[in-house]
Amino acid sequence: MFVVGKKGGISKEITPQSVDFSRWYIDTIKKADLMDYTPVRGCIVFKPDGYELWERIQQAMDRRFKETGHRNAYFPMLIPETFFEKEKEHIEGFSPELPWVTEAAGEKLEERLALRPTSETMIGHMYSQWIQSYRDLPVLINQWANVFRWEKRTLPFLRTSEFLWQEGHTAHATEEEAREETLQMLEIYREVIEEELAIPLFVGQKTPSEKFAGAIDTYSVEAMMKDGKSVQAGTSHYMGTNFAKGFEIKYLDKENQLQYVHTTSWGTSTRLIGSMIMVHGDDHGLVLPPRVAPTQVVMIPVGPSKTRDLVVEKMHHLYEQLKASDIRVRMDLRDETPGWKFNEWEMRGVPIRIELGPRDLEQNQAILARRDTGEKLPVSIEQLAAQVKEQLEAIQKDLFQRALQFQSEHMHLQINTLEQLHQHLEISEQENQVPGWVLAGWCGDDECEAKIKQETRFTTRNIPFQSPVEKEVCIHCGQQAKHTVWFARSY
RNA sequence: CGGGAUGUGGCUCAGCUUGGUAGAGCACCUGGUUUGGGACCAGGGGGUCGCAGGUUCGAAUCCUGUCAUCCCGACCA
Repeated sequence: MFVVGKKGGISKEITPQSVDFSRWYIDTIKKADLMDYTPVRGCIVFKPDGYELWERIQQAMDRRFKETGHRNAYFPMLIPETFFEKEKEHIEGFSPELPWVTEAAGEKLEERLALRPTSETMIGHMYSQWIQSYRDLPVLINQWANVFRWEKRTLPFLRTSEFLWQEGHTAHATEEEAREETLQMLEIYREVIEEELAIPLFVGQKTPSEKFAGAIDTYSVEAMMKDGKSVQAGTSHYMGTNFAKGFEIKYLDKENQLQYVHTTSWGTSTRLIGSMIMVHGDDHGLVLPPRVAPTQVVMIPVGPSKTRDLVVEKMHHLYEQLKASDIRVRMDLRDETPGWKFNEWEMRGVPIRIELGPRDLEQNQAILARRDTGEKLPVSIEQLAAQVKEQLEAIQKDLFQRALQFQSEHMHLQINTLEQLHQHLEISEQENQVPGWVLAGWCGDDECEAKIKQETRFTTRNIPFQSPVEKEVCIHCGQQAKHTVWFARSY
C-alpha cells in the first residue's frame, strides 16, 4: 500500500512496531521532535511541535467548555499539607506521589506545601468562601495547569512526573444537576477526542477500585493503542458532597436551610498526545490527524537544479494560495535531496506532502501525497487548495475509521472464563498478536477484580454505557454478573 | 520501589575483558558536482568518555557511590 522507493521506504531510524512497540514509540517521538528529556527525572520538554499539538487540543476543548458556560481561572500550585487531610480517601490516593516544598527563603516552612497533584482541595477551600447562597450556584470553573505526580515509572506524554492538563471543578445545588454536569463533560471529551484526534473511544463508568480518590462515581473515555493496551484518555467525577463536607462548602437554599453543595471534577491531560501517537503512528513514524497537525501540508520542490528557480517561484504562488485558504502549510526549501525531505516529513507525521517539479509545471499540476496511505495523486493547480482541503478531511475521517476497524478487530467478546482468558493470552503471545481488549462479566466483587489483575495484568477499564453484548456470569468466580466490563492491559 | 540493561563529539555505536597519546559511521562547516524516495568527491571543526570519590606513575577502561534513560514487575492520569 505504501508507495516507496527502491530502498524499501522503512525508516532506518525507527524500530518497527512489530519488533518492539515501546522502542517504536520512543524513536517516533524523538524523530518527530515532539519532546526531549531533561535532567529532572520524569520531566520532559514539550518541544514546539509537541506543544503546538497540546495548544490545538486546548483550543478545541476550551471552546466547548466556554460554550457550556464554564470559565477559566487559575489556582496556586502549592497546597498546604493540612488540606489533604480533609478528605480521607483523597489523601490515601495521592500522598505516595506528592513532591513537597519544605523550605523557602532559607528557612524551614512551618507547614510544608505539596506541589498539586490535582486541585480539588485548594479549589474546595476557595469555593467554601465564595458560595453562600443558592444564588451563587452553580460555580463552573476550569483550570489549565501543570500538576505533579511523582511516578515510579515514567513514559513521555503518557506518564511523567509533571504534566499539563485541564481540570474542571464545579459546584451545584443538587445531585441531579451535578450528575448531569459530570456526564455532559464526559460527552465533550468524547466529542473532542473522536472528532479532533480521530481516536475512537470506549465510554463508560469506572469500577469502585479504579475510581478517583474521593469520588462517588468516576466515568472515563478509554482508547485502544496499536499494541492493544488502553489509555484512560479522560475522566469525569461526581464527588457527591464528599469535598463539600471536607471543606465546608455550604449554601442556604430557598427555604433558608443550610445545604452541602454537590461537586464534580473532570480532566484531560497531555497524555492525549501520547494516545494519538500510539493510535495513528506507523513504521515511518508519526501520523497526525489534520485537525491538530501543526503543519498540515509541506511543499517540496523536486527535479534538477536548472529548473529549481522556476519551480520555487511557482511554489511560492501555490503556497500563498493555500495559506489564504487557511491551510497550515510550509515550504521546505532546504538544500537537501527530495528523498531526504520526504522521509523527514513522514517521520514528523505531516498529513499531506506536495511535490512540485518541472514535469508538473509542464502539465500544470502538482503531486499530492498522503501520509496515512502513501498514495500519490496528481492534482491540477487550479484545484489545489480545494483538493488539499478535501484530502485533509478525508485523512481525518480515514484515520478515525481505521482506528475503529483496529478496535473492532481486537475486541474479544467471546471470553467468559478465566481459563479462556489465559488461553487467549497464550495464543496471542505465541502468534505475536496483541491481546487486545476483553469484554467480560463481573460480579462486582473487588476481590475477583484484583485476582484477574494479578493473574493476567488485565484491569477493568470501564463498564460501557452501551455494551455490544451483555454477559451473564463473572469471568472469575462464575457467579451471576452484575456488570459487563472491558478488561485490558493499560498504560 | 525491586530485577535487568545502558550512559563515550549533535545522533547511533566501537574501544573496557588484559589500564599507556579518544575512534568510526551519520550529522555539522567550506568548495565543487548533484537533486522526481534518505546523493557524491575533496578539505575542515567538534568529545575533561553521565557525575563524584577512590586505586595507580598513569583510568573511558579497575573499585565505591550517585544520577539519568530504556526494558520487566508492584503503584498510578
